[in-house]
Amino acid sequence: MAAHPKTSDADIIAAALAVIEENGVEQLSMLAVATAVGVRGPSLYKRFADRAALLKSVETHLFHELALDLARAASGHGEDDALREMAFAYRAFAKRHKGAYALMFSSETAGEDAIAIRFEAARPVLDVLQRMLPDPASSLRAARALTAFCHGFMSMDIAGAFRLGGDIDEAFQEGVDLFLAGMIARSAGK
Amino acid sequence: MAAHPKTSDADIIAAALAVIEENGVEQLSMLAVATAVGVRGPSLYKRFADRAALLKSVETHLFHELALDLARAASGHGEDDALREMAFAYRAFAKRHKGAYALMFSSETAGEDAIAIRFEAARPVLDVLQRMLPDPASSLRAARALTAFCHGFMSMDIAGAFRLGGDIDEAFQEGVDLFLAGMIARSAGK
DNA sequence: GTCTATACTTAGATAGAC
DNA sequence: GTCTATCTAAGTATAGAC
Repeated sequence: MAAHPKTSDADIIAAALAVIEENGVEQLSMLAVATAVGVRGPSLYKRFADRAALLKSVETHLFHELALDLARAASGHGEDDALREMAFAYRAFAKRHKGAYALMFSSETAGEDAIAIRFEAARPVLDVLQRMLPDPASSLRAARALTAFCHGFMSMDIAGAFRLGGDIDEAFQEGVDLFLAGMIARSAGK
Repeated sequence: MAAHPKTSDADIIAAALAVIEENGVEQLSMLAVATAVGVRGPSLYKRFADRAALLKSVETHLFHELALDLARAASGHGEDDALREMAFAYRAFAKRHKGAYALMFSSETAGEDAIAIRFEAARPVLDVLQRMLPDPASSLRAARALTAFCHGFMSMDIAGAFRLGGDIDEAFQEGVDLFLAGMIARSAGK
């Protein structure tokens, strides 16, 4: 950042996120972001190599935010409650990012750091489950089940796939409770 | 279909599906579909009003196939096993349509018939759960939980989000079992 | 129903001045 | 670092002949 910085990487990422949130990922053009941030199109290429690089930065930003939300939600709670709180925090996060949420699971970005960033977000959940289930393999399986439910539910919720009436918040809560009840029942049975 | 039909609606839908399966939805162009089906680009517009109409037809086709798969998987099994079989059939369906699967939850299509087609696919699951849980509200919640898990798991699987090792098939099975164990535990506890 | 030809739009990306 | 100007490519969709 040498000469006359009219904007910053963080501003651009925030603007890109706002554009995605409003119009969806496929509507994200470099021009739209530039305009939103108060700069001409070509200027963005001094900071981000191309559209893909910008998208990747947005995705990383989102995973960091999620990791923070989850860690915060878990802290200060017992194991069961920590899982519940993280699930609700996840739901809140997805609702806050209706437009951009799909980007996080679109596999548009690969590479080593994509793995690391996902692991950072998954860590708080794994930590709690590893305290509940001593076997690392079974805690990993449980984490995958809970994560899959939360992601799937919010993905469907955002897509408007729940159209048969009923209370959606209650359905989410019930799903989390079913998962927890199943965990308790199965670890007792063994 | 009057003059010299070189192709058919069904052929075009199949070709479009193949293109999506190979390159993703965003890479689906009318030209690519036309070429794949052995026809020039503009000819498609005699059969499908525009790209959106074609995409919608592909989506409808997929939901029909899924509905059939699920109904077939459930038939001839007891309630628990029917749920298990449907979950595995769902997994197989998603694996068979790695590229196009995301389209079904992209909310690109709205409207009355989109609701109906989703309901048709959800019906076999709801049927079984309504036999297990007499209260319609709780069977709807249970269906949403199971569906969310299956969808979320496969969405993550296809996106390559499971990168911490371990057996993915076992993880899926474990998720279904957790769900069933939770259902039994909770209905016994009441 | 299919064709050729083409108009139109949009967006990614670069060159070179300041 | 930002600008103006511009190139390039791709893709949607239509017009009109056969």
